[in-house]
Amino acid sequence: MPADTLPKPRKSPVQARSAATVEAILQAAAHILETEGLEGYTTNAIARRAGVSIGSLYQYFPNKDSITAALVVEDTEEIARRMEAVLEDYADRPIIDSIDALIDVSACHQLDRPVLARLIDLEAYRLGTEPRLDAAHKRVLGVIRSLLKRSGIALPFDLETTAQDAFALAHGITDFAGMHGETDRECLKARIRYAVLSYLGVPPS
Amino acid sequence: MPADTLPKPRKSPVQARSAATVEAILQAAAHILETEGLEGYTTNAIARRAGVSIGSLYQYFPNKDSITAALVVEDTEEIARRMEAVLEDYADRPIIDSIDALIDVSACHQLDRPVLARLIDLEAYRLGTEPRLDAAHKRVLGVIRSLLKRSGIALPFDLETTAQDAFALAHGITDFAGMHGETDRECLKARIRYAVLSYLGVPPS
DNA sequence: CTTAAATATGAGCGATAGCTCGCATTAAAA
DNA sequence: TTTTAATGCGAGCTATCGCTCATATTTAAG
Repeated sequence: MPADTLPKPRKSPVQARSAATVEAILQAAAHILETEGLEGYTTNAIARRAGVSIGSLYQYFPNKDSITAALVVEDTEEIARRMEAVLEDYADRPIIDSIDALIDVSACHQLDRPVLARLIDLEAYRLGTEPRLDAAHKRVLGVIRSLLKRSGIALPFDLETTAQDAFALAHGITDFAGMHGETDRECLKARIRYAVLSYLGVPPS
Repeated sequence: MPADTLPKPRKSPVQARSAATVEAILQAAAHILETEGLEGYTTNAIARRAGVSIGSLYQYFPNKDSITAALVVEDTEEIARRMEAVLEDYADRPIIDSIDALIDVSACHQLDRPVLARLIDLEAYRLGTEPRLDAAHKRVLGVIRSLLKRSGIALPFDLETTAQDAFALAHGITDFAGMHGETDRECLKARIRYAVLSYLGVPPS
């Protein structure tokens, strides 16, 4: 009865060069996933792209899924980090500025690499519940909840639901646009802004 | 220089039993995709589940992608059909009723089989431009455009953009909810309704 | 009934995936 | 310098994938 959780890495990098190897592998994995899709996303392809032997790859990742998991966690934690930074940096500025900044973080991340973002979302689901990933997701929604609470806006539903739906609707608009090749970020951000503010009952200025 | 398009089926079913075989294969494919994900989605698994030999499968589908393509097209065309039916059946009733009915069609479809719906979306993108699929997608957005035009509502952006974003934001909310195991359809539809009506500047009643 | 077309079968082929393992190389420790 | 640990390597194993093809069975046509 093997554990259902992801195995731990064989080794943790202790020297500088192995840390670089791990980083190269993750970057290569993202690149392959983005350009070749799930079909071309093979461990051999990742190792080749990273300029590393397949043996080295398996010294730091016990299996293929663990590479994907690392990718997903890194990505999500970066978003969480950036959103939390907005929450802090904009603490004493008008709420509307914070909302704009959050939209900027979210939309830019997703528009930068739309295909990758979508596949990462999918893999995150497939890999199931992983503590670090769950935590990062909670942080993202937590930022939105904090902002909504602080704003004093009269919410259409309970805090949790409103935060979720506001995030999801923005995500939906961005995803559709990104997957259809839209590149005009300012235009898109204006549309998301309009949708979010309408949803929150704040007259878009 | 082989064609970049999907190959045509080897044979078209002419007798009743072969039509049943094709149907069984498509149903099995949907079931495998839904329950096993892309990893378990193999032609042998599909054939086994369909109660059909692997040889029979390849008599009607030239390759694996053609099965997926058929699945995607069937699914999308069904949505388009249902939405067009709403447009027609509700022609002389208040706009708000049509909107509700469209939300019902879209949300129910996606909530019925959330995982399948998501994977079908993904595969639709991977399979690229396919005439029948593009047409079906255009029909879906066309329904929304017609409705918006007929409604006389003052739109926040141009017709095309507004239709797209309204669809995408509803889709985003449903997707998030569906992937997180929400099952209360009425609650969800109310939330989508609120988001869409807010977006359109119609005071939600 | 005979014949031909349509349909069904599944062992197995070639390709490739994930991954191992014995060994070479490099860097740090003694 | 010598020793030991860390890192890197890649041929190749096993499993499984998509798919073919020679053959058997069922149905419709004559």
